[in-house]
Amino acid sequence: MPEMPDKKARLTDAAADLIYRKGFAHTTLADIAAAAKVALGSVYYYFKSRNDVARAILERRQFEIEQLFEKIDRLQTPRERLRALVEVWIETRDNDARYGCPIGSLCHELAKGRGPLSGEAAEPFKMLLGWCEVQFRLLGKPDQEAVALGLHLVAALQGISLIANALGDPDTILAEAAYLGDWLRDV
Amino acid sequence: MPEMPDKKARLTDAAADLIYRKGFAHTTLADIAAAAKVALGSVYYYFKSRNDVARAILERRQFEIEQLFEKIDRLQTPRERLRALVEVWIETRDNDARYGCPIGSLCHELAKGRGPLSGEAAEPFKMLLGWCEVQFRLLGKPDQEAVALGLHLVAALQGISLIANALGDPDTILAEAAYLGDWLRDV
DNA sequence: GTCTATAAGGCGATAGAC
DNA sequence: GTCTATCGCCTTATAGAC
Repeated sequence: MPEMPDKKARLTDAAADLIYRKGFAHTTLADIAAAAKVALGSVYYYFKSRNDVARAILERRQFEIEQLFEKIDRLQTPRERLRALVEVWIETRDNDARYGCPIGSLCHELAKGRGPLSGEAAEPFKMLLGWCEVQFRLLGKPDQEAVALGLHLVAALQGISLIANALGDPDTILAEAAYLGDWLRDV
Repeated sequence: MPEMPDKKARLTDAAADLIYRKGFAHTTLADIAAAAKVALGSVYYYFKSRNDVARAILERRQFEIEQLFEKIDRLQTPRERLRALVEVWIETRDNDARYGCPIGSLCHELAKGRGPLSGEAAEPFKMLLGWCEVQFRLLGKPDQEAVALGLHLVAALQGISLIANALGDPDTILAEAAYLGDWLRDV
């Protein structure tokens, strides 16, 4: 992450955590300021507006995805890399069941209704889809099929996070991850 | 739907439509009252509170799902019935891309953060999952696998609605539906 | 039953002292 | 840069006339 004043970092940390757990709509600037131990008025020294806070978190999610890819891309084969992506969902299944997918829930909330942030909100999904597409192409799939397979994988991961969250049951993620693991073996 | 005073029906119609398009968080009681051409104060004659409106819409979605199953269940084979479910997503893809899945987006918003409505919010998903499970069992799948297959199908449909909405692109639904169609042929 | 008017509280955003 | 104080608006919910 680019250098950041300590206080801005604290605010962004607090905002990311609160918005993940309570949703953007139910997180107030006062909540964020209190959690970061900063006065309410000071928030506006670092952020132009409430939407600007959302933008900062969106950028953070993108950075986290880049970091993940950097790590996973060291694996030898595209199949191993795709498996590693599925394993991330297994590792985070308890949080996903409680609060939803950190990427999907935010994108969903900000894209809805074609608000002012809907453009940026799609970016994390585009990254995920683009990366998966590359892996499937490296597996020898023709262009169009690689897109379809990437779409299917990301949809499955996002959908199972949604279901797990609605049901409050992390085991559904375990079941779907097992399914996707088998699928990746044969695809 | 059970009998309902004309005015309550108008309010529920307006609320369902507005909440679908703008989300629950961004829909006010004044919006709903105006759209239904009812005075703001009158809303409280038919609904105890704002959350009570959400509950009514949740019940309506459940009713719509029941109606859909009633219609689809007339098809001869479980495979045809599962295909018919996927076709619903094809038919509604333009609206899904604009506003998200009417079931998924509402459940997501109400389940998030374990709010007071998270219990009821899971119900539509349970109906979808239960029905799919039955179809796969009728296809001869053992119990545990039938659950996993239902989970996979519903996750794929919910996930692709989410992606289509974030990207604003109904064609992603078309692509995933084609994939699921092939999958249902072979499964 | 249906309306208007308003109470009560919360929130984003700004002003201005230090 | 950081704070406290507050403005102005919006929203849920209620009171009370008709």
